[in-house]
Amino acid sequence: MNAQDILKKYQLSVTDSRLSVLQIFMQAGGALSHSDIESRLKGFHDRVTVYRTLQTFAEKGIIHQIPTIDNAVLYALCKEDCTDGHHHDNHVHFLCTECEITTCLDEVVVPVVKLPRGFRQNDVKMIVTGVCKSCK
Amino acid sequence: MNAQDILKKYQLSVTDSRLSVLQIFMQAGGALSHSDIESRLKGFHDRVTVYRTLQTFAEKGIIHQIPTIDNAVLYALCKEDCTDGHHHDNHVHFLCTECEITTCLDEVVVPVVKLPRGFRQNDVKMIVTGVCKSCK
DNA sequence: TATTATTTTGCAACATTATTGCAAATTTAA
DNA sequence: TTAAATTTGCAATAATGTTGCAAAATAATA
Repeated sequence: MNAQDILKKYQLSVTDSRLSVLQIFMQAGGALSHSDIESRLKGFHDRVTVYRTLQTFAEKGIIHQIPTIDNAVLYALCKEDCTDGHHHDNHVHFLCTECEITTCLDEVVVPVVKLPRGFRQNDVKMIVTGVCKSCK
Repeated sequence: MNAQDILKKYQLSVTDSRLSVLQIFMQAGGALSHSDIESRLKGFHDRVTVYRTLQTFAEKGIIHQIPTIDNAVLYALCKEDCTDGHHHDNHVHFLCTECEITTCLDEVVVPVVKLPRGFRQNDVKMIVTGVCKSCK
């Protein structure tokens, strides 16, 4: 599915900046931060537009946020079966300390944990740090 | 162990601001962000001092950082057996969507995951979102 | 205890990151 | 093609984080 179709599927206006951001995600292997995207746009679009685009994409379920230990907010493309507000991104995220690239390990499912009495569980995120395949 | 003893144990000068920050952590049940601490200090110490104090504590292993989905950097007290650079914080973190408090579930150990071939694993973080005991 | 050496603090300045309102431009609907 | 709705970019502002440096506080020494 190309960028334009994805936008239409999620009922979003097809605009230059949205197409660019989406294509950047599709080309990038791993997860991207706001500044990653901004630098790849090479000043073509305003910072504010990027912020708003990312927010819109996240709301629609086109991208999902990845938790990080520092304060970088990372985003990555969701799989096709994500819908508004209901993401299926229960995969493990891997942060390589060598190349510093964060990737979604789609094939590794987050294991189930048993919480103490009284806790109701909603969503689980898991981030593994280490050295990736390409850097080992 | 009181705040002063902890500082001494980690060979840190005992200062006003360090004692205050440490006591704030000891009183707080959950994890705290920089701004949480700043507001609890009620302007008694400079912003910069808080940043440096948190950094020092993290380096020494008095506190550890918690990954978050937004860009808030959260810190929480480590258990007593943490040493410089070698933390034993392999427990699950719980973020309550009601009270927005993040707590360390010390009794819940992060489960082991099997990574694809070629990945070397170092450290695993796990954040569970849901409703906590007090808010249910 | 008094003095010196070391460390820490607070201020100022600055850099980065994020948010909001609003008019102009673009996209979609008619 | 035109009108309505949405999106964009600019400006202004807020929040967050960093660095250098002199003054103050703490620790080490005599």
